[in-house]
Amino acid sequence: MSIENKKSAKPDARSKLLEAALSVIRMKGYTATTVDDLCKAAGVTKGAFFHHFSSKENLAVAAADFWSETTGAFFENASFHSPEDPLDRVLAYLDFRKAILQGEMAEVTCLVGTMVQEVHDTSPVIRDACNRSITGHAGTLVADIAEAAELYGATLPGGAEGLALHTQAVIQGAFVLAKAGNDVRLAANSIDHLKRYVELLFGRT
Amino acid sequence: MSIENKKSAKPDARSKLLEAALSVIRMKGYTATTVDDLCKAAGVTKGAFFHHFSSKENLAVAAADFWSETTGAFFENASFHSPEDPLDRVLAYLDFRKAILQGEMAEVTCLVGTMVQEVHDTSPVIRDACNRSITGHAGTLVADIAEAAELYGATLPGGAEGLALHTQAVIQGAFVLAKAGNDVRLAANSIDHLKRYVELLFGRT
DNA sequence: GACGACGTACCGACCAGTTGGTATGTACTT
DNA sequence: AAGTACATACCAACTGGTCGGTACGTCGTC
Repeated sequence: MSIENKKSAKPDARSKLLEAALSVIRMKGYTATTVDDLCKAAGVTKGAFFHHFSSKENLAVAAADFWSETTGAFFENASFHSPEDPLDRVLAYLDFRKAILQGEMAEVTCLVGTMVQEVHDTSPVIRDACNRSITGHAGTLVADIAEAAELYGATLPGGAEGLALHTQAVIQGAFVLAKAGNDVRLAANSIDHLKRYVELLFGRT
Repeated sequence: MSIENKKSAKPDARSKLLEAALSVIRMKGYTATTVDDLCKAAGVTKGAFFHHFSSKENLAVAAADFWSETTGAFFENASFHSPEDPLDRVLAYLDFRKAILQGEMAEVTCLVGTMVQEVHDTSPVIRDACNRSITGHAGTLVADIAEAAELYGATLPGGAEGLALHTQAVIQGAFVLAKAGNDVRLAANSIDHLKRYVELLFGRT
């Protein structure tokens, strides 16, 4: 305690619940995850849960936002931003997405992609939170794609945004097939094809 | 009734429940769909439900198999098989997938893709049923893709199977983004990119 | 009259959310 | 410096309703 900063760095009930939500919901899905499940995983009581979140739905929205933050920081600090050539950065991003396809399914797949399929017409607030997360992450790719398009003189059908969203669709779809086949590595197939597509689009051999 | 054939053509409780499962589960997801929901949608009682299906999980497996049958027949009778050129058939398939992106979200999206994300590590039997459905549908594309690869002298990274599975991954991912953005037409973006990829792979302008 | 195809009524377990409380800090008053 | 008032963070026990599944009765057909 002694010298404690104003925010964060303290594993309080709220952040423990959010961490728990990421792993438990990714494993069991949103609906199948009970509030008690989350409390047990976080090591807190139900009272603490409803002190910090007004409802289970409210926690899901917070979890999606938390997911955006943590993954945002993760990708921001990753190494694929270093190449000078913007196209190389895009391809390095895809290599990175492929490289992190290791470990348990729940550690690899996407929280918001899983949730939004379940709740897309039962909970608009969760759906919107998931949409913000996906489009937000896609947005981090737009600048590099647009720069590469200009540099290589490539005309993109749906613009840089369209291609950025497509990369996310492919990755989400890769997770669906990986889950169906119960093997994380199955997702690599589609990322390989996506990389090939980008190379062909921009005229790389 | 009078002259009734041995199978089908009679809207009995079992098939009404399967039909109901397709629409209700696609809307609400598997876990959020209750047995009572299905009974109400099918217009039957709970007794009828458990007469035909030993459990909710058992119904989900049957629904996934039923989904394979109905979609299998739907695509088999579709018009995209007519072109002589196998590549044209593949591209016509993609055009067809794009053309049917109309109407309500639940009428457009994929039952097994939705279910498998939810239950992939809570119900192996449902997961396997979903996997059979997806890989089975992908299998119907392999022959055309392989034929096109030979005809156009294209070498496919992961073989014809790999590309066939990739098409399904893209379509599944397109549904995820469409649900997130709450607009069926958002799925068209990725199908456009996928078609472009296939054209580039096989050397079409 | 036996059997398959349902319907009705019900059960125990579980689930989201509530209630009422305790412990600790903090700001304001005197 | 001490006391008062209030807010925050959390806990344990409980509640009303829901869920998957069961028990058993009934109807129609062979």
